[in-house]
Amino acid sequence: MSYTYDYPHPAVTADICIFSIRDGKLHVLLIKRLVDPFKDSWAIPGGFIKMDEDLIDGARRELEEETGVADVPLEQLGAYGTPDRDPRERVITVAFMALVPSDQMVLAAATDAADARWFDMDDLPKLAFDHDRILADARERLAHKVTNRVTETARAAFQFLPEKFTLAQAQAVFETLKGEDLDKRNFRKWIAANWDLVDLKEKTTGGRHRPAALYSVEF
Amino acid sequence: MSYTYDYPHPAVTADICIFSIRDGKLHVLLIKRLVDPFKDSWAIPGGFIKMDEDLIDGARRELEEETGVADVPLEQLGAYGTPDRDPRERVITVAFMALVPSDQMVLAAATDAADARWFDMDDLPKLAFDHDRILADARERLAHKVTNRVTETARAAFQFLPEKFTLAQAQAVFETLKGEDLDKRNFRKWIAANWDLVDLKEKTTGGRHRPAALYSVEF
DNA sequence: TCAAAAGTGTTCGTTATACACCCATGT
DNA sequence: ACATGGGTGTATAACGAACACTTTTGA
Repeated sequence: MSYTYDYPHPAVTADICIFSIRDGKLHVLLIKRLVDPFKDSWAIPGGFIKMDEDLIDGARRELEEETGVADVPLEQLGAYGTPDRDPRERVITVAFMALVPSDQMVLAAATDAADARWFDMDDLPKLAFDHDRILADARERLAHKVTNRVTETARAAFQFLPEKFTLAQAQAVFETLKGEDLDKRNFRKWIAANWDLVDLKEKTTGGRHRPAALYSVEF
Repeated sequence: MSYTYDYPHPAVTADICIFSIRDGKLHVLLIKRLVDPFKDSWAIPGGFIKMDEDLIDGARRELEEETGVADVPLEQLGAYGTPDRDPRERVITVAFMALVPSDQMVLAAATDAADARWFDMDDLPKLAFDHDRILADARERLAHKVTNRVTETARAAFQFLPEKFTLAQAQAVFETLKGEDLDKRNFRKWIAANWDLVDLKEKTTGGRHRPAALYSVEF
């Protein structure tokens, strides 16, 4: 089967930057490419948009096919279309991003990719195509969104915390997402002012030091 | 000549929202479509990306071909790709926007469009495709960009002012761009704090009322 | 003298940022 | 006792928003 047009058409892909916190550090989900070009290179997951699906649906589908990750709230980052960004043919990609918890997430043994793994953002491999640029843009956007307003993205930050958490744990999560250290007192004022924290009147136990108060959050 | 692929490809277009102020009101540049679908409908200018040009270059080219408008600093708005947004075939569009002065601008008698005209944003015709949505998104973004930071877009606002202008004139421009009235004193504080105004020590003459001080701006 | 636009300061609330010491616990 | 992380308050600066009266000119 082949498809013929009167004018040349570019291919259109969706690429997805999936961020998570693992081991206290910001990670991104990458796949190992199964085919050329950049076969065996690492890349952000993505693939060709089908003709009857919306961009965001294509992104979701590709993400699930390549990594097993489903049900994530994607946000569009923008379109990238430098003419030679793909050596095969003209490929324009629409980039999306999301922030998801990764702990109980099962990375599919990759039907459409040779491998799928979480990478520390501070220890990235060389990436295929212009995915380093896309990822850098996504990283920047993430840092802005996490604290600047109480958005979906910011809410996702709490998914990295257990049901009952200490304020120090919460601060560590936000520091990781923003990529910078925060002042303890200012952070506590901020989180109390912007989120509905419930003081559980419980303390941590088993720590080596002073027990910390436990909180939960309501949205 | 025809082009054949192993799997279906969407077409990719660039569409451009060009804003200007005319007669004190926010206008947008629209073209009358020459061909079906939506032949004779008004639409935001745009067209198919060529295979060897970057998205933004394609946007610039289409804009010039359809309206004669050149040399505008475009900013990407995002990609729109609902499957049935174009009845012919699958078309994904990347939207751009810009704010430009329109007074001495010559609208080409449209090589690629039946007509090109400025429309008052408060008196728009029915638009082709999903251009009403794209335009609404662009309008919203414009309002935010104009005052929130001292960006390229904000700087463009001064192009709607003569070399020597009064603060009332400047306020009118920013009110038009934001789409809301501003407080006179607050506006004067803001413009003085954020822009390098030069007090020309001149006054308007010939007005029916109290003369106003004239300023120029330096960037 | 009147109509019309020009011009001018202060207050308040919110937000971001900087900064230092005592407390409770386990070892 | 000490090491370690938990916990707390104040001061300042910047910003945005609200708000009313006097001045200057032409008609």
